[in-house]
Formats: sequence, structure tokens, C-alpha cells
Amino acid sequence: MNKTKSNILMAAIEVVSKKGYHPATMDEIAKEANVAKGTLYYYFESKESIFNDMIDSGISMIREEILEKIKVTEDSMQQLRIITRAILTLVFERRNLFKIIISQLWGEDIRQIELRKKMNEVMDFIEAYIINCVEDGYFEAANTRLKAFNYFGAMMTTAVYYLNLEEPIDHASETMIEEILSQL
Amino acid sequence: MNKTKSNILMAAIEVVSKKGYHPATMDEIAKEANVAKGTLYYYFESKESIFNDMIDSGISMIREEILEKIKVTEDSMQQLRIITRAILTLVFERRNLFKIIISQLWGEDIRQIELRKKMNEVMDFIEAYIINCVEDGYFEAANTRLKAFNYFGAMMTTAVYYLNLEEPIDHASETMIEEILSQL
Amino acid sequence: MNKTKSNILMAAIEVVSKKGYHPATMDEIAKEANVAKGTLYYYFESKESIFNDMIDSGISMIREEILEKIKVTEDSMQQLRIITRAILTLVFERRNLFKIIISQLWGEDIRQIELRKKMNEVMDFIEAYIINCVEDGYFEAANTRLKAFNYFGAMMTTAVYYLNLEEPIDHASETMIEEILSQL
Amino acid sequence: MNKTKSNILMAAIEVVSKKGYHPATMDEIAKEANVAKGTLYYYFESKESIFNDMIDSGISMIREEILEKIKVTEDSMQQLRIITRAILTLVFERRNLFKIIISQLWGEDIRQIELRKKMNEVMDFIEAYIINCVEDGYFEAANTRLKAFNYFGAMMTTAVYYLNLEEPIDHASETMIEEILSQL
DNA sequence: AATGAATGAGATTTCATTCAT
DNA sequence: TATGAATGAAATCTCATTCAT
Repeated sequence: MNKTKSNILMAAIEVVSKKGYHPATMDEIAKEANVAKGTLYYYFESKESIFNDMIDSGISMIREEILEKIKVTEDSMQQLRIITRAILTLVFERRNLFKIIISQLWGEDIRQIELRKKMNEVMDFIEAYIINCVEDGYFEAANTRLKAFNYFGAMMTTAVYYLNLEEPIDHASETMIEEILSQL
Repeated sequence: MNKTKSNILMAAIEVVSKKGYHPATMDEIAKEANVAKGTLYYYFESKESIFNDMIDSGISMIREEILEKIKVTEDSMQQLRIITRAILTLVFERRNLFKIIISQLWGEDIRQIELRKKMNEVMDFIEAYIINCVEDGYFEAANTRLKAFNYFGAMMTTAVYYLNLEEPIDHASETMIEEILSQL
Repeated sequence: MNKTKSNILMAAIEVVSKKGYHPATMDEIAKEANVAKGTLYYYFESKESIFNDMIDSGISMIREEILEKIKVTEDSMQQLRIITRAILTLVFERRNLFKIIISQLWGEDIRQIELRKKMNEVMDFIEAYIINCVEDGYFEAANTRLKAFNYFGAMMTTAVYYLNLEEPIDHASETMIEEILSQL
Repeated sequence: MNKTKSNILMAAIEVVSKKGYHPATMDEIAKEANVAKGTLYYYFESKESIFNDMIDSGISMIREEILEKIKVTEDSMQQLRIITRAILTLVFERRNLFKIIISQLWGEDIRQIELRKKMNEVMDFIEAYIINCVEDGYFEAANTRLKAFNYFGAMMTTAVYYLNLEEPIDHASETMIEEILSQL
């Protein structure tokens, strides 16, 4: 991607994660990106489209990262462990982006409805691996969709917990991973 | 509380849950409440204060509801079970308010920081019961704060899952309760 | 109509006739009307809707004025003479509004296409009276639509001519009327 | 003229006639001309100067075309007939340019005031031929300036009428010419 | 000769808030 | 107690123009 464009995107993540979508102004994003306001509109159609690009690049980053890392094993439980570690690491490393995603999951704006659709696809992706684990006998057969939700929710709340600690850790500890998987 | 005032509060919950805090305008809230815009300012100082009242009355409602219901038993595990059922029921019955709470937990607006403080108090409240359970030997001793977080997160994700089903259930099933408690 | 609203409409005619639709800013209209910019939006949805109201009230004014005046006679030629006098008088009295109408007849903006539709209805109206004259033997049968166009065009160019004179006259002279009718 | 430059001028006529002066953007003109936006500024000082060049080349084209064609006769009435045919033909062939001229005659922008001056020169030119006709006894002596206005106005309205027909004709018919001249 | 990324002044529009009634 | 006309600060967005290449 063009350097200025990705620069703007990073600035937007920074500002939006701090302020939320609406209070984050184009002026602030421009200032943070060290470009003129007009430049934002040279690269993006609207504030909404900056938001969408932000989310899309975030989600595809997760997917690519995970797909790359699970190649090393064929064992379904091992794969789920790898996915967990990968997502937790990403949540820590790109906490601002995740804050935005979580806070925008609610509400009936097109922006928010679209985001929910995208997150449902992420759920599909995770559920597929949980199904593999069930088929391989690691978990007992059950509502795998709900399990995927709980898995994701557990990751989020764990992350939120650690993110709020005074001395935030910046990596996914093995303890956290086991804690989350034990809930499945 | 004055009837007009609670009327406005209900209208605000309706509109804010649908649109989010910022896109919900005072005009819309007034229209939904069937009062003139000026009336909002007769009863509330500002939009922000409507929001705060909304949250405060929601949270104290939870607390009162729970304190009332757990009276029937002294057994800590029974009490946690009752709390779970109560919260789940409230989440279903007042889903709009909870949507607002969850979506406003993030970000650095005064409004949002204040909300997080209030939710931390709710966590204290829940943690206290989890500690009782640990002391009574129901769970093994561990990070009870994280347990409280996970417990609350599990409830939220479970609720979100069921709220998104085609045929939403409108009560807390015993299955859900056991599912959540088993994760502790 | 509300006083403030008609006040804004008059200010808009003043400014738009001087500057044209696009260069006329909402700031200037507000200043001319002695109200705050927000007030414009309290009474009108948009700049476009101010324009539309401006045109609509102008056109219905023409129609009402004419319908009122032609009541006095049943003779078709007399009626056409009355219409001519009425339109010319209006063009002189409300020259600013007519300037706007003429300048906005061209182009493919929705605003302009709508205006052309409205002016076509005015043409229908005029043509009807020309047809009466033809039927009564005042003119020889011919393309009455073209006659209506020419009639209107003649009125406009005559008006433009007199409006550009150093010492503008402010009424429709009988000479002008006969000049225009002689062209039919 | 340089090919790229005349290319830009044609593109500008196309876009401005469709949209009007202000809504026509330099971006659109550049796109229509298949050049980069910077190229517009390589050949023209500003948007305003593109407009002026557009008009000037249009007007001098009329003048040259007419001066060329009236050479064939010395009879003043014949010359006026030739002028009428020439202008009507041009109006049909370059209708977009004429649309722009007519729509920009109104208003007090420098651009528009300049255009009116130029059109007044065209009127001088036409009036001169009408005076010749009067002197040769073809019309009775009268306000020749007004006659020139009416003559031009008649041509415009006739043109507008035929341009709006379902099946537009693309040439000046002899009927139209006689119709216009008979009004003098 | 030609480009297109970058700009910033200025446009339209929104909306929480005020205040006279 | 309740109203709603009026406000103005601040938001998003547009676009003619510049300039380094």
C-alpha cells in the first residue's frame, strides 16, 4: 500500500481507539498523520471508508497471521493452541485496533452491521477448528457455535483483564492460553 | 422518579441502544419520549447526564434485584447460581441497556471512564461471591479477579450468542447457567 | 408563512440573484436575513430546498396573479393582453427572482431539470390562451407550442433589454405589450 | 492552437454545458480530456481562464463564419438572412457552447459581466446589419437596438424549442429563418 | 510537455444547548 | 411544568491550485 495511505490508516487507528469513532475528528487524524486534511480525502472517500479499511486490514491480518502459523502441525488441538496464542498476541500488539472493533460491534449503523458480518466470518473460521477438535475427540460433541463464541469471549475478557493491569504484559502467556482452552 | 423524567430515560435507552451515544440526537430522544426538546433540559443538565442517569439506574437495579434474591439462602454456591440467573434474566429483559453498557465500556471519554469505574464496582461485588465460593471449597483457590472477569465475560458472550439466534429466547435457561458456572 | 421563513426566502432571492446559485453561500444568506446560519437549517432542509421553495413560490405567485386578473373579461385576445401585462409587471417587480429562474433553466442538475418541468407547465398555461386566440380567429392556426415559446422568449428579451437600460422603467408599457403581441 | 489545449477546451465545453460552471470540476474536465489535472494548469492559468477562452473562441468563430458567408451578396436583407442561417446552424452544431453562454449571461461575477460585454459586441454587430436593412427600406425605422435584442432572443427561443423536441433536427430550416425574420 | 500527490481555504450541514414565553 | 425557535461552534467534505518530479 502507498506509504501516505498506510500512514493515515495508522493515525486513524491511534485516534479512533483513543476517542471512539464519532469523537475522532478528521482534523485530529490529519494532524496525527502529519498531512493536510485534504490528503485524507485524496486517499479515502470518507471518514466511514477510513474506518472500513482499518477494520478490513485488521481482520485480514489476523487471518493471514493464523493461516501462516498453523502450517507447522496437523493435530487439531495443537492448531487451536496456535490460533489462541496468535490471536492473544495480536490483541496485545494491536490493542488499539481491537478496542475499536469491540466497541463498534454494537448498534445498527451500516458501519456496525458490516463489522458484525465480518466478525461472524471470523467465528466461522474459529468454529471450523473447534469442530476438528470435536471430531478428533478432544472435546465432547456439543454446540460448537456457542463454543466458538465462548472461546472468543473468553479471549476478549482475559485480554481486557490483563490490559487493565497496572503493569501490562505484552505477550500471550502459556497460562492464559491454557486457561482459555480449559473453558471449552 | 417523576413520570416524565423516567419516560425520557426510557426513550433515551431505546434510541441510544439503536444508534449509539453520539448519533442519538436530543431531537430523536425528545420525539421518542413525546416531549419537546426543551423538556429534556428541564429534567437533565445535558445529554451526558441523561446517559449517566441511564447507566446508574441500570446498575443499581441489578444490585437491588440481586441483593433481594440471594436472601433466600446462605450457601455461597447457591448464591452465585442465583446471581447468574438474575443477571442473565436482566440482560435479556433489558438488552438495550446492556448493549449500551457494553458498547460504551471502551474509549477515553469521561463518560466512558466513569462507566468503567462503575463496572469495576460491579466486578468487586461479583468477586466477593466468588471468593466466598473459594473459601467454602467450591472452586480451588486462584486469581479470583480474573475469575470474576471471565464469569462476566462468559455471561456477556453467552447472552450475545442467544440474542443473535433467529428465535431469541427471553429467559435464562438452567443450561446456560450451568454452562457459565462450569467455566469457573 | 412564518415570518422568519419568508424573511430567509427573501434574503436568499436577493443573494442568489446577485451571485448565482453556487457562489451564494449560506453564510451570506444568513447574514442578509439577519439570522444565524443554524436558523436556515431550522426552516429548510438544505440549500437546494431553499432554492426550490424560492422558485415554487415565485411560479405560483405568477399563476395566482394572472388567474385573478383575467377574470374581468371573456375575450381571448383581451386575456392574452392582460397576461402579457401581468407577466411583464412581475418581471420588473421581481426581476431578481426571474434572473434566477432564467439562469437556472440550463444544465442537468436535478434542481435545474425540476425547474424546466415547472416552466413547461407555465408554457402549457400560456399555450392554452394562445389556442383560444387561434380558435377565436385572432391569429392564424399554426404551431401554438412554438408560438408560446416565442411569446415567452420575446417577453424575456424585451424585459432584459429594458432592464439593462440606464434608467430602468418599472412598469410594463403598453408599447412593449403591443410589440410582443405583434410578434405572434 | 496546440492540440492538447483545444482538446481541453472541448472537454471543458462538454462538462460545463452538462453541469454548469461551478459544479464542473477541474478533475472532471481533466478526465474528459484524458489528461492529468496538472496539464490543465500547464495550458491555462485558472478555471476562469478556461471559461474565457471557451467563450472567446466561440464568439470569434461566429464572427468569422458570418463574415466569410455574407461576402456573396451586397443586399442587406439577403445578408441578414445569411446571418440568421449561420447563427442557427451554429446554435445547433455547437449547442453545448450556446447553453453555457445563455446560462452564464446572468449574475454579477466578473466572468459573467465580461460575458455580457462580449455579447453586447455581438449585438452591435447584428444591429449594424439591421440598420442597413432599415436604411434600405426593408423595415420601418424604429428602435434598432431593441430589434437586435428581439432578433437574438427569437433565435434563442426558437432554438431552445427545437432542441427540446423528441426528434431534434440538426440544421436550420428555411421555415425557422422566415419565422424569425418576420418578427422584425 | 506533462504529471498527480498534496494542500488548505472555505463550503454545507449537524446538533447540543439556551432562553423567552 | 413545558415549549420550540433560534443559535453558533464544530464537524465533514470539496476542489481550485501548487509544485516537485
